[in-house]
Amino acid sequence: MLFNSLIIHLDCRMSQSRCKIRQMEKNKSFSNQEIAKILEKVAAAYEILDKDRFRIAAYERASVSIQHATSEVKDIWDDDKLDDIPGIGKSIASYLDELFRTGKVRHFEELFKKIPPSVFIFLDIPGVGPKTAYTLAEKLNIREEKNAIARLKTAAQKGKIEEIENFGEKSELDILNGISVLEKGELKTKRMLLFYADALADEIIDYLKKSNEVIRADPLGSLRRKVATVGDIDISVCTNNPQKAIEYFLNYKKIKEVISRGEESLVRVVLFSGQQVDLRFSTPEKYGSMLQYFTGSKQHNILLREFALKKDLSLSEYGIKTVKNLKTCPELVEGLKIKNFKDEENFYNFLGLEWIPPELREGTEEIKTSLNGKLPKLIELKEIKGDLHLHSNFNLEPSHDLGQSSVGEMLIQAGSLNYEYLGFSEHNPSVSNHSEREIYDLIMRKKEFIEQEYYSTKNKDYERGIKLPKQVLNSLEIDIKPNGNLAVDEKCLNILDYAIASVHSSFNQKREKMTDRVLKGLSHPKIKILGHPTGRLLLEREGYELDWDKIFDFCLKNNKFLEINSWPNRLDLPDTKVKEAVKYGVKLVINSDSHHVNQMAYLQYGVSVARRGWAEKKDIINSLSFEGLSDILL
DNA sequence: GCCGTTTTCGGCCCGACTGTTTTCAGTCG
Ligand SMILES: Nc1nc2c(ncn2[C@H]2C[C@H](O)[C@@H](COP(=O)(O)OP(=O)(O)OP(=O)(O)O)O2)c(=O)[nH]1
Ligand SMILES: [Mg+2]
Ligand SMILES: [Mg+2]
Ligand SMILES: [Zn+2]
Repeated sequence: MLFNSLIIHLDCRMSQSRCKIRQMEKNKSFSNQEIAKILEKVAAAYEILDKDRFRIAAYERASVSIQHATSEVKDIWDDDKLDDIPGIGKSIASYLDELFRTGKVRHFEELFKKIPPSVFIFLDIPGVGPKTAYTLAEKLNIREEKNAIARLKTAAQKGKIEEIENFGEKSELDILNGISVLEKGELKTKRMLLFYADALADEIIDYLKKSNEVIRADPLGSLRRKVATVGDIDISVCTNNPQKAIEYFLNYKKIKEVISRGEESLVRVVLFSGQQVDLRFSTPEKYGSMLQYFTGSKQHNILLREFALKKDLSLSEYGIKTVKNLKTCPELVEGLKIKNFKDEENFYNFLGLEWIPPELREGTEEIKTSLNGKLPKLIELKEIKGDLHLHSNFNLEPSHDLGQSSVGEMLIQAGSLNYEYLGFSEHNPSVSNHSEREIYDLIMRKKEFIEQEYYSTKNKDYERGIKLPKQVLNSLEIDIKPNGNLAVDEKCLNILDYAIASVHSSFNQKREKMTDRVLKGLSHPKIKILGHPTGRLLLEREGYELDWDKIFDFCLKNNKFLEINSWPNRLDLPDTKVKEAVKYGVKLVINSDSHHVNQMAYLQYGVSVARRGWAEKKDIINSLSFEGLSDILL
């Protein structure tokens, strides 16, 4: 039920904003995704040419690193800080410099001349890597990009592929299947919202737990790290009888196709709904190392394994062993070939590290920080004392969407969440349809309505036993107009306890203009919070550009707070920006932006974003008691 | 090609599975 209400809501939001996408794509020379793609192509080309595997890995790492970069690489280049990006050194930095200055990299162009363009198209087919792609292009003489996939498909249908050396009937079929997956857009690269993936994983885990063979089953990979979007569903299964557990899982009715199946370790399937599911099986005595491995991230694992190697230890999902029979670790040399770990904490401790929360395992500086015993004590959901961004169904006649639940319903829900305070911040009345006087009246009526509702809800007999929040705040989410003006006037602002300002239009303004607009919008003393600060919609559109140094600086000096909006397709401020804000000392507020009581619990996703941004209790203002909060908010 | 509170040279994670192979390369996680 939770699920449906959100999906319906997402749908209606998406249709509203779809027309904006095209406008947003313009005016950038090279996006991070485009640069990442180029580096990926370089890695593939080197692989085909049998170059040094470490150089290939370096390009792959650089590519991933840019995909995850906190800012536009172009801006980082402008600031002369390319070297700060992990995995980017002197050499790649100079190539990127050339790219931004001239629009191309001669060295790469030369390299690509050696590879038929069709190869890079074939790489999109699952199961087809650089070597296979190159062989196909050469042997079938399909070199052009144009119609490459269609021509490959025809060749396969004619049985031309199995004639190639080292190919056969099965690999030909695999390629045809791969093409069909590609055509249907069911690729792993097509990611899903964390919220959606959670629900999917829960269903599978419920099914698994019904088996007597299954002791535990856990969502891992990006799901456990709480990444905003998730590529596939990774689940580990703890069992004493892997064979039986595998058999049991294969009876799950939503499986469309088994891609890979091992004896007792792994099953990989595709569901009818198109998502890939990876299961790893492990026994209780070594389940800890499986949790560690399968949680990732890949880069975290690599760095952790390199860290261990310096101590002559080798890590895997099976445990820890010595590289040589060295005396560095007596425990391992004495008869034991590999040391088992029931839980993860001991696995990290054995390496001399504090246990690292999954949200931090992105291969940045978490290992070093853990080694120094300096890991942050991350904010937790139970520390959240209130929600400051809710849309009730009180009709303020806005031009954006109305909430679906009443003030009373939301108050009761807030009580059951143990909140101390709640802030109602509906969209402002539409400017085009109302006079200033009408806008004022509407806002005034809402203020009175909230107060009445609060007391009447409190007094209702059937609500006895439910503890309502102690404080209800009257707020608004106010549009920042393209010129930076607010959509309500001074008089209205003065009725409010505090207000949120958000950008809901003209997303394609240039960085400087947008920054000025936002700062102007924030400048009124009643405006305390910048709502969904980047305006991104996950899987749909990038956010607008802002000069973050200016924004952070302004917030710090003027007592303004950046929202972490928990709405599942926003998660905005994004985790990487949260990390920067925290470092800067800017305080944040985690809000649900609920339009329905069922959505109030989604605030947990905002908490996950905060945690991924290394935020502690002190960084989050709605972890304060009301007294503390009122000092800075009211 | 990247990287460095014991290194600016000499290291670089480790394993499952598949198909086509008589012993393993390629792809993926
Ligand atoms: N050691 C090691 N572990 C890996 C590697 N690739 C993947 N893993 C581990 C860590 C990953 O988090 C986990 C699951 O792999 P996935 O490809 O599903 O990645 P992840 O779930 O992190 O991201 P995703 O949202 O699926 O794209 O497996 C690798 O190359 N080496
Ligand atoms: Mg995954
Ligand atoms: Mg996976
Ligand atoms: Zn909004």
